[in-house]
Amino acid sequence: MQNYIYKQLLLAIKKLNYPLVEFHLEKPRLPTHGDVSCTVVLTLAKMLSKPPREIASAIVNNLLLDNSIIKSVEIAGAGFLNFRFADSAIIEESKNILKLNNNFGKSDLKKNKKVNLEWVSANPTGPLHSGHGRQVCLGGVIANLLEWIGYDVTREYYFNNAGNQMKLLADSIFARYNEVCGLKINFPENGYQGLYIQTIAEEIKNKFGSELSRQSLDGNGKPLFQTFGEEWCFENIKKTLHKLNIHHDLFYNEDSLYSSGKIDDVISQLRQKDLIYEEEGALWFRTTKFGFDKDRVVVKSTGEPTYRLPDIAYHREKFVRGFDLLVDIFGADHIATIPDVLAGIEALGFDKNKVKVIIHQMVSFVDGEEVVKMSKRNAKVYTLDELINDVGIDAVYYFFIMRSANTHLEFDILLAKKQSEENPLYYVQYAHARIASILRFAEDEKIKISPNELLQFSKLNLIEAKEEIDLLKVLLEFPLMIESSAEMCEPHRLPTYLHQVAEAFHRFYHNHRVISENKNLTIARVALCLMTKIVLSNSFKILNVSAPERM
RNA sequence: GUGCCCGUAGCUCAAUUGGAUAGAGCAACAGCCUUCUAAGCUGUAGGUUGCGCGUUCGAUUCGCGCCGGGCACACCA
Repeated sequence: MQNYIYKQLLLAIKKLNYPLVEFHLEKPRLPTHGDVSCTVVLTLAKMLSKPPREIASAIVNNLLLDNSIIKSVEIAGAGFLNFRFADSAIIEESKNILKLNNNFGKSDLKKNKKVNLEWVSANPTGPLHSGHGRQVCLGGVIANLLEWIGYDVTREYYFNNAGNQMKLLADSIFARYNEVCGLKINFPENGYQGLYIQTIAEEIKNKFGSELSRQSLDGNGKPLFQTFGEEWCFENIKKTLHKLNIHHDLFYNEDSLYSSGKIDDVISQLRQKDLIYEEEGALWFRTTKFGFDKDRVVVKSTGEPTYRLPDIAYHREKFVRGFDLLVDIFGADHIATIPDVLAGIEALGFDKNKVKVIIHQMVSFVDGEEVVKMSKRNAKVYTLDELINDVGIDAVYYFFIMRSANTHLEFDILLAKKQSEENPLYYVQYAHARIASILRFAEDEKIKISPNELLQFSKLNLIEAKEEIDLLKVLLEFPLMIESSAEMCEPHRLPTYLHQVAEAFHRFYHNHRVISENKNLTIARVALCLMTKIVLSNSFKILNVSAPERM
C-alpha cells in the first residue's frame, strides 16, 4: 500500500513538472492524521517558493487513486498530505500473514549480500560478566534481524590467547593451585582475583595431582597451566553463549594473523604508501594524515605490535574474505580504538563506510533500590550466568534489548524477576498465551485453526470494527519495522512495536467476543487471532524470547 | 585538560532520523470479572525536552557556549 501511494505521488509530481525531489512516507504520530503521511509538499514549496497549500492541492488534483485501496487524502497543517487506507485493502493485505506464516516479515532486500557480525570477542581469561550481557544479546538479535532481511550472516568471535594476559592467568591459577595443595605462594600483582581461578586450580589438582610445577606440560607438550586455564575459560564462555542461543560460526584467533604473515603484509603496504615511519626505535602510523591530533605507534621499540596493528589486519582480512558489510559491536569502554582501525582500513584502500560500528553504553545493575557493585578488583563478580539464573533467559534478552544501545542502561534485577504486571515482558507474552488459550477453546468448539484452512474458509470482510481494523494495521507494519530496525541495527524498536501489538490485541479482545453464535464472524476473528499470534511469535523468535502457550 | 556518549513526567525509557497537539510502562487516583486467560481493559493526573543563543516554514533531533552524569584518553588489550 505504501509503495502504491509512493508511485502515484511520483506520477503526479512528474505530471506537474515539479522537480523530482527525494521524499519518503511516514506514519503520523496521531491517528487523526491518517495512516500514512507525506511531507514532499514542504520540500517542494521551499524550492519553488510557492505557498505549500497551493502545491498540495495541485498534487492532490493530479493524483489518481484507486478508492478500493485509498479511502481518502487530506491536506493538513502546513502542507502535509495525509492518506487513509480503505478497509478492504487492509483486509486483502492481511491475508499475507496467514499465507507466509513463519516467514511473514522476512524480505529478500539483501539477498546475495554477505555480512560479518563480530561481537563478544572476550579473551579467554574468565567467565562473561553480567555487563557483557548487553553486547551478547544485542549481537544475537541483530544477527537474526540481518538474516530476516536476506543477509547471509557470518557470526564471528575474535580472540587473543597470547601475550601477557594469558601468562598472568596461568600465574594466577598456579598460585591458587599451590594454595589448594597446602603451599603458600605470593599471588601475582594484578592477578585475576575471581573465584573461578580457584575452581580451575582444584580441577587441575584433581586431574593431575599435586606435584606439578609452573613449567609442567600437558599431554600435547603445551604449558599446562595456561592451556588448561584457557580451555576452561573458553568452555565456560561458550556454555553461557549457548544458553542464550548464540552460536558463532567462526572463532578467529588473533595469533593466525601473525603466523600467516598478514601483520607484516599490512606494515609493508602502509610503508609503500609512506604512512609508516620509524622513530625512537618504534614504528609510527601517520594517523595525522586522517585528521588525528598525533601519530600512533603500531610496533613498539621492543618489536611487539600494539593492539592497533592486528585489529587493522583483522578488518582488512574481513574485507578480503568478501563481505558487503562489516558490523562490529563494542562497549563504550573500547570506543577509543575504533578511529584507529577505520583510519587503517581507509589507508589500505578499503571503504570504511562498509564498516558499521555499534557502540553500546555501560549498564548498571539495580536490585530494587540497591545498586549492584561491579568492581573488577573484587573477587565477587556478578557473572552473566548468575544473571541468567536470577532472572531467566527471556528477561535477560528483553531487558537488554528494550532500550536503545546508545543510552546508559539501568537493569533492574528485581523488576526482571517479578512475575507481575509491573514487568513489561509479561505484557507481551501474556497476549500470546491468551491467544493460544482462545485457539484451544476454538478447537474444542470444532473450529478449524490452521492457517491454510482459515485462509480458505474465513470471510475476512466481516472484520469491520475499529479495534479489529486497528489491530490489522499494526500487524501489517511488521515487515517495515523489521526492515528499518535491521538496517539501522536498532533492535530496541522490536519491544516497542511488540507493546503496540499486544495493546491493540488486548483492546480488541476486551471489546469483542471471538467465539460466538455467529459462525462466520467467529472464523474471521479466529483468523485475526492467529495473525496476531504469528506476528508475536515471529518477533519472539528474533528476540530469542519464548512464546508461551500458557501463563 | 582533550575526545566520545547521555540529560525528556516522581522512576525507567520512546519519539519513524528535521515534522503536526512530545508518547508508553511503572508508581498515584477513580472505575470494569456468573460467558473465550483481570499478568487484562477504560479514565484522571503528571512537561519551559538540563540552561542560553543560533540555523528555518518547523528543533527533543542540527550548530555554538555553559551546567550536570558516564566512558575513554600508553611504545596495555
